[in-house]
Amino acid sequence: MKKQSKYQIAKFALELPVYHLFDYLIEASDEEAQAGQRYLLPFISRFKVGLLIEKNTTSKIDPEKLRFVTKKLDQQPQLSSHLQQLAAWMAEYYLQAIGEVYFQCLPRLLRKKSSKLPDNRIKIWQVKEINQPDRLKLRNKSLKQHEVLQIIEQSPTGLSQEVIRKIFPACQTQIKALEKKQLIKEIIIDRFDVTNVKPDLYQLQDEQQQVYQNISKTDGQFCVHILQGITGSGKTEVYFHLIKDQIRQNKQVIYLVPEIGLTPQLIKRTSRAFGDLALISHSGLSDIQRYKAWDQFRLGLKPVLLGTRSSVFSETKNLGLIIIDEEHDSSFRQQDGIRYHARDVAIKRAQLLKIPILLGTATPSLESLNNVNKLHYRLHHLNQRQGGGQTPIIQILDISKSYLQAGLAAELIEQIRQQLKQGNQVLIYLNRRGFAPVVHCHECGWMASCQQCDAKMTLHQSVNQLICHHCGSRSQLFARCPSCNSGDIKHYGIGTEQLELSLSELFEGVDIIRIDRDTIKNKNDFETRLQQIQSGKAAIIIGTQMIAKGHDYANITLVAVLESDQALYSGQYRASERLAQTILQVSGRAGRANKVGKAIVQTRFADHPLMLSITTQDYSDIAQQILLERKQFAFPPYSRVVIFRADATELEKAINKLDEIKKVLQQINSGDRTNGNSGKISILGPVPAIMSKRIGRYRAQLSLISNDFSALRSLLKMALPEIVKLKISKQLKWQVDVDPFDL
DNA sequence: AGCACGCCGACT
DNA sequence: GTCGGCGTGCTC
Repeated sequence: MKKQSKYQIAKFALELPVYHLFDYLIEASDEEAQAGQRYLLPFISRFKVGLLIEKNTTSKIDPEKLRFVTKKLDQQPQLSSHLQQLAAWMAEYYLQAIGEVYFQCLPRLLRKKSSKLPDNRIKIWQVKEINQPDRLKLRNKSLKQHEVLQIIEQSPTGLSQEVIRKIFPACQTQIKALEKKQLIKEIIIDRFDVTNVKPDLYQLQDEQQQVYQNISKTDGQFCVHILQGITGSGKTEVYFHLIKDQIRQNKQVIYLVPEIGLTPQLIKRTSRAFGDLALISHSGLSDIQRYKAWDQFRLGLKPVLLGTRSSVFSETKNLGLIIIDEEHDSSFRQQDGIRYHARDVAIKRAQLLKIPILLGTATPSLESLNNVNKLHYRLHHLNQRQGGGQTPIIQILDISKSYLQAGLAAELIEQIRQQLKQGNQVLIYLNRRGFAPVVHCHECGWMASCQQCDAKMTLHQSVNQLICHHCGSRSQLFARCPSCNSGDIKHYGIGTEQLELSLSELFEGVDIIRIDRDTIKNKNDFETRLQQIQSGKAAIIIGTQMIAKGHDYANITLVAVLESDQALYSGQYRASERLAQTILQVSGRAGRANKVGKAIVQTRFADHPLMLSITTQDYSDIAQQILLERKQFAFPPYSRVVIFRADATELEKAINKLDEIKKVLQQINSGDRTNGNSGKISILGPVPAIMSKRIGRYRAQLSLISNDFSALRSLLKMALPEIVKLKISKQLKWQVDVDPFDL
């Protein structure tokens, strides 16, 4: 029997939603086996790719029952040891299925079992050495070979076959012959050419220079820097100078931006500064293109990688710095599949590699500011606008007693009129698309609500439909009430669609540009609109959160923020942080370049503390105030939260499942008095989630809150294996969410 | 996740 | 009597 031959036991990660590794046998003679290599493994009645995690180990399973690996897929590890460490940390920290976490770190092409991998190494030919007699002999006997040799000789560093082919199309035979004569040799380029790095950068101003120097000081050591710079203060330029320094030292930089931040503008700017030294990982890449970029970065052929969330897992040769722009942005948090926060993963990675990491934003997250308060992170400020522009004035406009026309107070309308008269642009931020958010019957009180969600349907008049913004379901709007047949159907509230219509009547002849998911179907649409705005013609721009970030609009002098009140009393613990961030981000769009800007925030609660403090423009003050509130209520970051979520076709099923989980947790929590855990961890719920019914499924949650994170972790570490063992039906889904975004 | 297995309804 | 529906459970 084959198992009597010499073997060793090895542990493999498989891309499966299970919390353990799988044990297989590999030949003892496979000396080359290394953690990080992929193997093809027999799995039930098929084959799967497995990643070798540990060799020469033992198994709890009877060796007779273990199977031999089928074959090795890689000669070299595909996952470096430090990324293996990072994945192991992630699986444990975020309580996610270990195999899925490991495979998340690999490009899609490497997750599948078949596919030949393109060779990305850059090979160049160099002349070895040649003496005069040989040269004469070559010129006389093989003129073409001599010609090719001369081409190669002209380059100081050597040339790749593709480049030679451009000068001498059919060069392959000559190259072969020259190689045979040992006149030329092929070498593999394993690093970018620093001599060619001449980034086209602007000179830093005093304040930027100071920040840049302070950050540079921590080169080569782990340090988290927060760069709090107001809109237009030139954060990107500071990033670029830091990147340039890394390149000069032959080091690499990962530069992460939020999904919405990876705009053609930023790509152009990065390419202009670093040319083809920068790899850009955008969503349009195919699996093969993505693999190529990944491989080039791993080989160290390019020093800069600009990408979104998932680029945090890029393999590197010599990483020197990680930059995260718009650090507070929620798109760094992956919500589906593996749950993680790219910012926190990046910080962990920087720590493992002992390199600095820079988090830049105008409005740092409260988690980060709390870490500054605790002296874990270093805070740097940029308070001056580049190009002399002034920070916009923020005015709180009390509308509690005002009559609104098209959702705007008379005073706001007047201000818009004035700006338009002066040839300026006005931006109106309204984070609600559609025509009206509420449709109801005046006669019987019927409301248009979604069949599949706990939500009201939004009226979209252009298509004469009611649309649910949560599940996308649509229904026709009838003239008569479906409940009482009355014709007295009314709509309430204002969305961007209605705002556009009303403003076009109010400001006849003025161009109105609406930017929301209904008017922007793709990136191209977005670009066209942005160019339209940048043309500078007087106009009104209406937009949802799509317009809040990272674009330069030179001619906007007035920004109006509508309908921000829901956030003040929403009960969501993060709402005020987000509102403050949004108002400052949006108002930052005003008055760039050489024009003074103003932002007007309409509110019915003008004396709310947040509204009062927002006029001071000082985000730090506002943030410290919100932090104080969080401290009083023991909300994160002053406590840590882990949420178990379940969803099923019936609410009861989801609740029952969470109850079972709760029992396990309680049992372990009360039994574990040795660690003194008992009582330190509150287990709340299970309760139906906010908007419990969504897309036809009912969601519930069970929250664990503690100010002792290590106690929380040890509880979960003990409980999770038991929870996994609980029987579940296929119709029920559950997940764990560590550091959830919303409670 | 995917696939096999198993236990009940409508078909040659 | 069987074909196949999908609900359940396991994978080294």
